[in-house]
Amino acid sequence: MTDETAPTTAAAEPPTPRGEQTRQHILDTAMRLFRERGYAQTTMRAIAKEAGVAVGNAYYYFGSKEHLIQRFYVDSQAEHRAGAAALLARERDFATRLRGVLHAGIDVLTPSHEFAATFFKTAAEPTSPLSPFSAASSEPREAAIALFRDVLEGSTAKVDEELRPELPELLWLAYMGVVLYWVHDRSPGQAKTRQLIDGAVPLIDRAVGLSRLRVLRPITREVLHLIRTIRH
Amino acid sequence: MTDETAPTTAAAEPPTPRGEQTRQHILDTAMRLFRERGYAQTTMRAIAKEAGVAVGNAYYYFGSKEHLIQRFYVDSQAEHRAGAAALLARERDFATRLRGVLHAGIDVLTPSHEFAATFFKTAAEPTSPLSPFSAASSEPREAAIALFRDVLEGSTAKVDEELRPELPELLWLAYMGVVLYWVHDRSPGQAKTRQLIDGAVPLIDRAVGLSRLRVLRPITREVLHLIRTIRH
DNA sequence: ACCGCAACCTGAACACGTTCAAGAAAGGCG
DNA sequence: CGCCTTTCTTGAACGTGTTCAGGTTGCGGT
Repeated sequence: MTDETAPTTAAAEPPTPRGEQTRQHILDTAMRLFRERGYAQTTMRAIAKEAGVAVGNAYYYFGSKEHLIQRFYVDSQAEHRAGAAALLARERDFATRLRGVLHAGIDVLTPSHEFAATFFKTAAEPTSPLSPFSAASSEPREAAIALFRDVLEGSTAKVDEELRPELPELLWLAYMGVVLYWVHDRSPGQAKTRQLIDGAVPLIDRAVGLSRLRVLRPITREVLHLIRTIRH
Repeated sequence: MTDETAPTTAAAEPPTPRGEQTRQHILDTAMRLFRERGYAQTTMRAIAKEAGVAVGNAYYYFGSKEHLIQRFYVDSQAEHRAGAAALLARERDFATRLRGVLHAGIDVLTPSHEFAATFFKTAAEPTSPLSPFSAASSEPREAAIALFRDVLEGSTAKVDEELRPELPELLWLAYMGVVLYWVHDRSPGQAKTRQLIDGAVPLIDRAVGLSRLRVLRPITREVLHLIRTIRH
């Protein structure tokens, strides 16, 4: 992790790809241009020229222009976690933690609103490797879900024991909904998205609390059964 | 509606555009090719050639390739309504009506699953006129919401009076969620989507019924307030 | 030192969506 | 009928993402 000169001990290690430096350089250049000019306005020729390589070389490392933004997921996810860390270390109340994490996510995304909006359309395509539901992006997705697991497990919330293991994924799904709204949100500073978060969190909090009530148990079970059924 | 030769009486009528026939011919050709070969595989040159016009002529009538699929919305919406008509005339139970309408919607979409999946990505882009939330497609959206208003008003369901006027839009939103799931659904015959409908409808039905309970009134109010806030 | 092979790199060429300057057809008006 | 304006039509040309036949480079084996 600290240096790559030593082959260490493992045998199945990727055999030190020669062009890793080139790969990273192209990626960095692309991300910079995307942020500077926007995704659609950045041509592959411009990326190649700016990075000092041939166009074809970019395609040697990345199957398509879309693949150049997968890094966006990873970076955003890491920033999200970092941005929420202080709050998660401090607060114990479930609603407060959830609210903070949702706001932190939008905080991270905000500088890239235009950029993000443009490429979210490609993410929505089922066949795209960029879809948050696709197998190709399962790693950042799992990381994102883990963040919401942290929200729950570090809190004092009392949750139905059957619901508890499923809840992080549900919270992540809710977050995806917030992001979807945010992408379409044209209000100044995406203020409406902030209102959505502030309004939805207490409702989620209450619903989670109610899940333990004996009278609502059948409904909880029904919801859980539905979730398990439709999950691929 | 039956003939277009007579100028009838109205004055503000669109002054009989000359190329309406050409426009329709291009549209029909495009839709046919989309269904035959898929959206991405159908080139504008192929559409123009097949329709017997120059490629530039297609752009005279339609601003872009995407605009050629707006018809898909309208047609699907009409088919959906027609497909649900018999059930809506027969049944009075809210859950039965809702379930039938949701299934009818998927029935209509099913033959175009691959095609629909391909173009839903463009619909997801906020700036696209094809977005179901955009102003450009407000007409088919309103028609779709009206269908769910019919579901509610023709039923014997007892609903909180404050919730009632908002419910059709919420049901449409739920339908959009079902469609989103359906687009990503790779199970044989999209069977999972059918399970989602069958599982979600009873839950919606119960939630709607509970909205009238005095103890839940504050929550109902809160939900309604949130909806009104975040609606553009 | 040399060979062979895989990894890496090149840029012209291709197919596509889209634009545009130019023209043809149709309608109104004297 | 002749003229003008609006509507419609054309196809070459542009910029884009992507491909590919062919080069170059580095490295292990002899």
